[in-house]
Amino acid sequence: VPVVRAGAVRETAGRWVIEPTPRTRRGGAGTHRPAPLVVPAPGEPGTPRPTIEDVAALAAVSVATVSRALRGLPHVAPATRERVLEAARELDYVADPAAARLATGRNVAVGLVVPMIAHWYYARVFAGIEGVLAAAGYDVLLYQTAGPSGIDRSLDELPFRKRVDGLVVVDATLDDAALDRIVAAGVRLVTIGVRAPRSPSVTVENRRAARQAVAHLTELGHRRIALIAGMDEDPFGFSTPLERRRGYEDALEAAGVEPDPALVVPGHFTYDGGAAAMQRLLTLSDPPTAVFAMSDEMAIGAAKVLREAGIDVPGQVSVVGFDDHEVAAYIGLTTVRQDVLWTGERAAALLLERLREPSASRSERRGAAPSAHESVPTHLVLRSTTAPPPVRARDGRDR
Amino acid sequence: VPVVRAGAVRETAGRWVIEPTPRTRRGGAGTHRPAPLVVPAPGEPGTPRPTIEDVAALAAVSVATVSRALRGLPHVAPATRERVLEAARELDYVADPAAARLATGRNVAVGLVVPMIAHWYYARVFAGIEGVLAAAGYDVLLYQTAGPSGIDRSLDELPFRKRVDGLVVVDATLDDAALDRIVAAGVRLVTIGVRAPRSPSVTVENRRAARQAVAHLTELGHRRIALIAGMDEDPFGFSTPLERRRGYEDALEAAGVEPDPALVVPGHFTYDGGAAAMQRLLTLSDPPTAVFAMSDEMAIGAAKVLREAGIDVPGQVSVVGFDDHEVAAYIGLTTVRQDVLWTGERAAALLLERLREPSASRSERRGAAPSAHESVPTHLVLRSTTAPPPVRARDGRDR
DNA sequence: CTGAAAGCGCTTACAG
DNA sequence: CTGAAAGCGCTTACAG
Repeated sequence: VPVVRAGAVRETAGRWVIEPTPRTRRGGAGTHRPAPLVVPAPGEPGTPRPTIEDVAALAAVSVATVSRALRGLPHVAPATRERVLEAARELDYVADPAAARLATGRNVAVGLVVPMIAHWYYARVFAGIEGVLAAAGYDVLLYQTAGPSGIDRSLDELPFRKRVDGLVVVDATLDDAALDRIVAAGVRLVTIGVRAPRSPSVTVENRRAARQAVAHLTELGHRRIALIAGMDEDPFGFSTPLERRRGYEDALEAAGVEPDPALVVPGHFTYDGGAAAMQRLLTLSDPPTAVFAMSDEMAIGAAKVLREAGIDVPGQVSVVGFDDHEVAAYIGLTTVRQDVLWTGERAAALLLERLREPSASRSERRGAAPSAHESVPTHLVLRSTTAPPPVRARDGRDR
Repeated sequence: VPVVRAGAVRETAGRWVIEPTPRTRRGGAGTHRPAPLVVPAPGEPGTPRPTIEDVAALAAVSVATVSRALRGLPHVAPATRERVLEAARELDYVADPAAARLATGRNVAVGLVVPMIAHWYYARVFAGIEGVLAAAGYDVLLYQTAGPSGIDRSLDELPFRKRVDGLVVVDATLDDAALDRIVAAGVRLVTIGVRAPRSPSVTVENRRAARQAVAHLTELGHRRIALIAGMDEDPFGFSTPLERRRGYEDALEAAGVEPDPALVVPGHFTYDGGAAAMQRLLTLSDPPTAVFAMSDEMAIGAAKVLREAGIDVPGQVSVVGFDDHEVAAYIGLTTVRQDVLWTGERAAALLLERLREPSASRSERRGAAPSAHESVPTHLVLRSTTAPPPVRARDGRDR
């Protein structure tokens, strides 16, 4: 029996069989389980469209003049330009980007690589990037490395080669060889949430932000402060969780609190992961009086578990999140606000700069490339999920 | 003083000035107000990459043979094919899609048009679409019609012409002329949430789902049931809100309840809109005992207002949402679950079918094109925000 | 200011 | 099974 990975497409006798992505069961009712799709493999091109020759003929000029006129280049007589514009308008002409790309080598397109676009954070980053790049005339292609099907694709497998002039890579697994290949191919690179050796990057002030959030808890009197983190370990230099953990440790140290590894649990940046993490924390013989989660989703999941366990928030346990997700305000979650849209916009701006640079041959080969590392500021937003620990917890540890 | 629209890009002396998108104020602390970006206008292409000629030279065959071998076409001797593959591997060769496009007319790319990708629903739809299309070898370009800057772009302004073979348009403003132009250009079209005359579409069972949700409330005994809808009116045939409203009216009628226009208020599918709508409903002399919101975000916003007003949910007012957003489970929201990922996957499958069809000239010009309209099923998920109305409200109307 | 022509890197009949 | 050559629709020196 052949094993077909969910979400995969396989071709059989000229037809494509597309396995549906399995759905997580959530909530009460059963989940709709879709049947596999069977569709024909793709086919032929569309209807012919007017070309630059048609415009040239109609305007009674050469194609060279049309090209110049349409792109606003100098050395075109105003009357001629007007005639060309008129002809192009009449024919509803638009230049073929593929032909332009072939002639110039420029795609006027950039790629965005994220783990999964359905996630709140990545969707917002994308929105910010697309806004700026679209305004600058660029097309934006999206590549998910962790599709909903759970299949991870590495940067190397992504088919962006020759498709894009630049790439914004968010929180991706980056190895030096892959990066070198990308840069060698002339693709400009900007990263978010990770740092690449010779490319600009944008990150939020993770360490400072986390320190501030946890300091808020120590100032309230908490000593048993849990951290709901990302993965158990991250071998790929996705630095965000590491930095937030350092900030957490900074704050504990500043308050003279000995870190307890049992209080640090993975939450995988999901609602369910946050809930599971909280479950685990509640089984400890000496459970925390406060929890700092590295994302609002995880904090919401944790808060739900606390509520269901009949534990008062913030009376018995305080909760702090990270992001300032829209929902945070609605459930009164104390959290660290970061401007994700702005993160995307900054990355797009850095990429536009990078696209402007001459050829990679000069500065980059010499290793003299300017690599701007930008830090986006954050704010601690105090709401109603944090308060001093219960009295008994403050006296001894026999809560 | 020149007025610069936020989010806009203007060029001055070869540099681009990018105005930051204004941020909505939410929550407690102040909002970070970013300064405008100033970046150089974009520049030159990348480093040369190996071409098909290089591969041909290394494998000692013609470029025609390389082309055939690499694409798995027949009429290539096994030994030759192996040599070509080896050469391509050695050179790390990848064919230039632009050149291929020019020669074949096919882009092997599709566009996705959504109002704003940062929204939960659209991000998920995109994830579903990208998953299937990427597996089928297509690139996916994203176009936002309502960027975060609030500037609306119509389908006509979008630069997808000649860039893509197909288009998935979600909830967009569609006029017939624009559609005809798209189809005439040979771009295959599939819509989600709206229906176009001669193109396949995917929608959820909006009417039935809404009827079911509201029937749940009437069965509990509610008579004063409010509807938090989308816009005040929608001139563009974005049919989802209309159908959900019809389902609402169906349920009222089935229960013998006279509809009250004062109970129908716009919520714009946002948290804040839902909150504002609830505020407004509370000012009514005869406020509702139950609220059906067309999205979970709006329901969450409404629930927040109720909580802050000291009104018990579901003791005094019941709330039902739509979507089954991840957060819904965490706040115990009764809602209508729809499988958004599947919606995207179905649309992608329909588009792949459409891309397979011969030329538009035949079937479509004759108006005989098959236009599959698919309906994705939904489930009512009962949680803890619905209950019978308070006793006094059931007796008379003097709550 | 304008045009003729080469060239970008592929694919595809057409021969052999 | 393989190759020579035309052609896809642009852009860009180079002349004039």
